[in-house]
Amino acid sequence: MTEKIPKTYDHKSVENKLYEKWEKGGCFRAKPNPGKTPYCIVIPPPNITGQLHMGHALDETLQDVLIRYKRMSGYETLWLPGTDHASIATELKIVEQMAREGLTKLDVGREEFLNRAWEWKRVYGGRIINQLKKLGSSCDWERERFTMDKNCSRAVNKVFVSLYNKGLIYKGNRIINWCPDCKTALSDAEVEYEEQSSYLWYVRYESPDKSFSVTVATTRPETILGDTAVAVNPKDPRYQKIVGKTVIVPVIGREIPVVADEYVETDFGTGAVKITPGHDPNDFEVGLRTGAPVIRVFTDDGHINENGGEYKGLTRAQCRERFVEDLKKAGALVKTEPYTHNVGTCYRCHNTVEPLVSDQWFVSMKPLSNPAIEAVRSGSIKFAPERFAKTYFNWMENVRDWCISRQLWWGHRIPVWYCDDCGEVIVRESAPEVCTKCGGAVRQDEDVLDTWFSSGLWPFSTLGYPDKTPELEYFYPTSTLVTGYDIIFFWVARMIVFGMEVMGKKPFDTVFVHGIVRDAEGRKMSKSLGNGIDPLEIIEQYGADALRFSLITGNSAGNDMRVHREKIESARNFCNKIYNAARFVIMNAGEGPLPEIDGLSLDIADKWILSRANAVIKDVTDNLDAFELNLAAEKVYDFIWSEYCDWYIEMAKPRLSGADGPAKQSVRAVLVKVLRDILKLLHPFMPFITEELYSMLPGSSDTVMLSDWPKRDEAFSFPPESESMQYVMDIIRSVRNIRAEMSVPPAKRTNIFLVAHPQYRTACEEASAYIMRLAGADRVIIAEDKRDVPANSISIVCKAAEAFIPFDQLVDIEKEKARIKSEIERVGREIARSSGMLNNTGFLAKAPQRVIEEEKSKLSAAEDMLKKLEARLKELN
RNA sequence: GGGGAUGUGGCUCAGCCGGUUAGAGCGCUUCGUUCACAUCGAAGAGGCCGGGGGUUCGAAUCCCUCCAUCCCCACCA
Repeated sequence: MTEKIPKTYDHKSVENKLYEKWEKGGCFRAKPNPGKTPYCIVIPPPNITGQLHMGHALDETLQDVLIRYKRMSGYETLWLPGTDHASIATELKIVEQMAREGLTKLDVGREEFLNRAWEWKRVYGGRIINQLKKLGSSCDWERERFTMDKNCSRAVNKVFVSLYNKGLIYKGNRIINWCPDCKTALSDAEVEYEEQSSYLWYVRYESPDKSFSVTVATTRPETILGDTAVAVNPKDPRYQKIVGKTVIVPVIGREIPVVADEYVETDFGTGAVKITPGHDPNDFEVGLRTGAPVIRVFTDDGHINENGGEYKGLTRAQCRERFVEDLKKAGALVKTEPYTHNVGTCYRCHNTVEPLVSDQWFVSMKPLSNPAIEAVRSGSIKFAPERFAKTYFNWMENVRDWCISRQLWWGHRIPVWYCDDCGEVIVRESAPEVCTKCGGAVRQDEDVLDTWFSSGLWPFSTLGYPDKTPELEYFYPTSTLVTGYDIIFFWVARMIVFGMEVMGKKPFDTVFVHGIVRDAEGRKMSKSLGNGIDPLEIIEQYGADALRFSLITGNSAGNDMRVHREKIESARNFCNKIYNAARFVIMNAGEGPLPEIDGLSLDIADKWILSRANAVIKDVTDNLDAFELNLAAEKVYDFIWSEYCDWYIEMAKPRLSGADGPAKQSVRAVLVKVLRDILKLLHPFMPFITEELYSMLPGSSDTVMLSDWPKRDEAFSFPPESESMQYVMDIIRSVRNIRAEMSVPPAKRTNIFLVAHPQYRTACEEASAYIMRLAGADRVIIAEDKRDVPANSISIVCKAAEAFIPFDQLVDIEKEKARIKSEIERVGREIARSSGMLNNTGFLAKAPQRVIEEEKSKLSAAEDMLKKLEARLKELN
């Protein structure tokens, strides 16, 4: 039977088999179980492209590690997946699709448009969920819900109305960021600035009687069309005498006042600024203070409107070009300088946004931010790593009002109705039949809400709010939010704000923040660069476990990470290593049940590996609790490869190939027990391979997913034996080292004489078979005394024993002398270092006792070694 | 202008609220395949832990400073 197990791990067949098994077994389902502690994780949504990308794979992997770990640790787990934060992108996508069919939004109408969008989301949402399953996500996707489902809509309306009634939501003409391509307002957070090189144009404004002029600098000459003032600093001596007078806007001919405002800096440009309240946030503020009126000159799609006179209908760029020409002709252009400055762009379509005055809905953030700040400040909500709390404070303390209305169709419609007859504005949770004041017809606000408004309610809207559901009661506040640092402002901050305001409680305990996935050169992965690595291709080629493992290891939380094939390959190799280790154990486990370990006579190697397993269990658990996923994964990796495989399996072989009996039974039992613990520890990181191997182990339950997380067990902790064994391993390493240095052929077996330190004598005796096997000896003789060792021997001084290999079995005396001399030097340096510390009165007085003891024992060991080495050298001479 | 991060062997990164001889993977050198695994094993080379200063018995780790690189926020027309 067992011989049929192939030598190389085949991830594909295992992955295909397992996801089905888990789903059928109900392993993902959240089962109401009041005895357990709830653990609820809030996760970012499937992305809108319908294609799993690396960043998303990272998100999902981290979440899944936590969920699997918590589930095994006895928590009742729940995911809250599946909103769509990308309403602008979704809308753009649908518009694009329709354009290919020769249709526009207006052709199909709102209802048809939304139907198409839903269909699109259903298809792409389903596609990405299937991709996540391939990655090993254990999310219960049946709970999947989207922003616009019925329940979440109720929550959104309720929150909107409640904030409105408190005066925290208002409508007004404010300057907002407008994307002429998406044709919608954007919040400040949705604007990305990028540096562009352009020019600074210096333009002269003459007074009506030409008695004086003032020159201003501008980066946007086309906005001169909307100028309604020129501002100077009130303290600027150059301009004091013209404040209150008027100047003529060149080319246009409009007469505008010269006003004084503190906003103007005297040492930049000419110290005079043109004021365009309709198209600049700062100018808008100046306008409010000085009474300069708003003139809007752009249409919603970025063309010049009727206020632009003869320029009407031009695009912004065309207008700029023509207007500059006209300024030149009019002799108003003083000079032009090259200039680089930051230009705001739409975070979705990356076109230049236009600041303009528009009638929009806003959330007043200041009053809401205080509880949100306090929740983090007090430690009630924790960021991991902590430093992201600073980023959060920095933003939250300087937060400005949030523009929440979007001129899109895909999204949650604002719950406000207007009566055209009497002008009444009705804000309520459900649609009124007629105007509540005059009984006239009502129409709903055309706009939808910023998707982050509804996403911000996610932790409670998905749990049933506004109803007081048992789920809400049980799971809120949720436990952990996992997300990238790039959406702290968009989403995390808003969830905290709404959680505190609406529920009066934080939305989650911990925000676990990760970095961005980059390519091998450290560049952001992007479609335009073509440097993206496709997770699905990686899964296909190397396996989901390898991908997951390489996303978790090799970097620490919150830092950006690079993925490259070599790294994934090494994770794949690790899979193969575990697979083969398990294959070996299974092939050697024999038939029938294995005995309980308690009743067995364990030898020193068994005790060592059991003790080490105990230590690793504790470390890994601690690391996971502290969100140190990389450390946890790396510790399991090291333990499996460098201890379990490289040493313990090797040490197990003699007993396994020996006769049946207690020794064979106990080594089998220990091999299986430790492997079982290993597979459990590794399961959150590598779900597929661990599940497959776990189910093949004798005595395993059906699924590792629902098995109990290993616990440190004092009954299997043997500190003295474990320590001794490690010193024995040092002897083996040293002997191998000497053999390599002396170029002893591997096939050449030697005798090894050991003169053991009394403390480790028993250990050496017990482990002599291992030394023999692993150090290339045909005999290991434990000698009472040096005198029992053949005179012509090479000597290797270790802590537990001095090992001797007879010369005739080796080579060169001179080489040996040189080696001993260099050893003496090395040990001498160690003694100098150690005794230096111990002669330091400060050290003795202030260092902890434990450290001093350790140092003393190190020193005596080193001195002991030195004596032996010197004696040895003398013998050789 | 404000905030944050990073700098450790050839490469990618761990370690960092002080305490063995600074670790890993990849790469490199030498040797080794009937006996779990060549997607492997054994041995090895390779590091003034960015520079300088300070605190301390003791600093890759804490503080200051400088240099270099990167990110976020704000934004002067």
